[in-house]
Amino acid sequence: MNSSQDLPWDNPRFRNWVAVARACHAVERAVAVALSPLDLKPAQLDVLMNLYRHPGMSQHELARKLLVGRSNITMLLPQMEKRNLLRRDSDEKDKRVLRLTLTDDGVTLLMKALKVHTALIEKAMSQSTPAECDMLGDQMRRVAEALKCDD
Amino acid sequence: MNSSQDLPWDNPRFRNWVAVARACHAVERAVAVALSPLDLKPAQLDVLMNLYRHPGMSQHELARKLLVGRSNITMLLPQMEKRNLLRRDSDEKDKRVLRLTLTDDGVTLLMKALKVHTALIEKAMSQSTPAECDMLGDQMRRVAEALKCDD
DNA sequence: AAGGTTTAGTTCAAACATGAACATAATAGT
DNA sequence: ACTATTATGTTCATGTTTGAACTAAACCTT
Repeated sequence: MNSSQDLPWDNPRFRNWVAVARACHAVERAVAVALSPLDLKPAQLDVLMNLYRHPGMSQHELARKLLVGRSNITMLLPQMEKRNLLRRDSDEKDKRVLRLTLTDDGVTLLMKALKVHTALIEKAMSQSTPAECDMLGDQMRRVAEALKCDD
Repeated sequence: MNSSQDLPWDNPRFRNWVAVARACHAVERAVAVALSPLDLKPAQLDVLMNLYRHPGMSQHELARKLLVGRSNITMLLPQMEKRNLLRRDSDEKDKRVLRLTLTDDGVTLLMKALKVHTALIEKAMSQSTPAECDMLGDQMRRVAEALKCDD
């Protein structure tokens, strides 16, 4: 079944996926470096971005959006709250949930971070035409679907 | 410069890159789950794959290939050596370096893991035509280049 | 040959992510 | 109304990753 002529390295899909994984890793690295002058970790930027777009989220909703465990959020938010980047207000109707919103400082920092981050993505993707870029996005969304649904 | 109409979410390159990152994350997750019955972590599979293709590598070369720190390798290999997956023989000509080679057990486990891993990649990429898939790989290699060279 | 410099690998402490067990609040079933 | 179940968030123990300091070997440079 997996004879010596049938190794994954000769498989186009495999080879091309390796390129995806490598590029992704490289970008993540570069983002982390570019963000460090702002004293912001990639995970924290993800939090800011999601809260900007969805103010009033609960921690649980945020965790699911970010594809991380709830405990991760619990560890992450208090530092950001202390830096006055966001507020955690307990919900009146359901005293279990904490409603998350960005402060003005949080929005300001987010905007600075987005400039850096976007510039990096622009540089990384500058070699592709808009059409190629859209095809790329479509393919990747299909990949995510293919793994999410059936399992 | 970053007016409210100019947010990254309206930027095609940005939106499409988010899809890449998400898909990558999803695949990594799925690989980790699929590999767990073999008691193998993704990082360990990367080691096996690289040593299979480049027998006799040093730890430093391996670390650079995997884009991780040298200390990471130091922490990783002794367990794998104890499981008899690989050997670390000190080089005769340069007593600083350890030459790494897979054992037969290592090759056997690698083959099993590759079957699992390849099946997953096949599933993830099954929605793309070979031509799309090759374009994808080309774009991603260009991305990696764009970030590697200038900085 | 003696000195400093570079390189390979290790050690260690700190940061980070993860999952299980827990506490508390809400909800459903009877 | 009362119990059982579910859901949110926290705590804690574990494993991973990382970078800086360190040792030892090899390489220059004169």
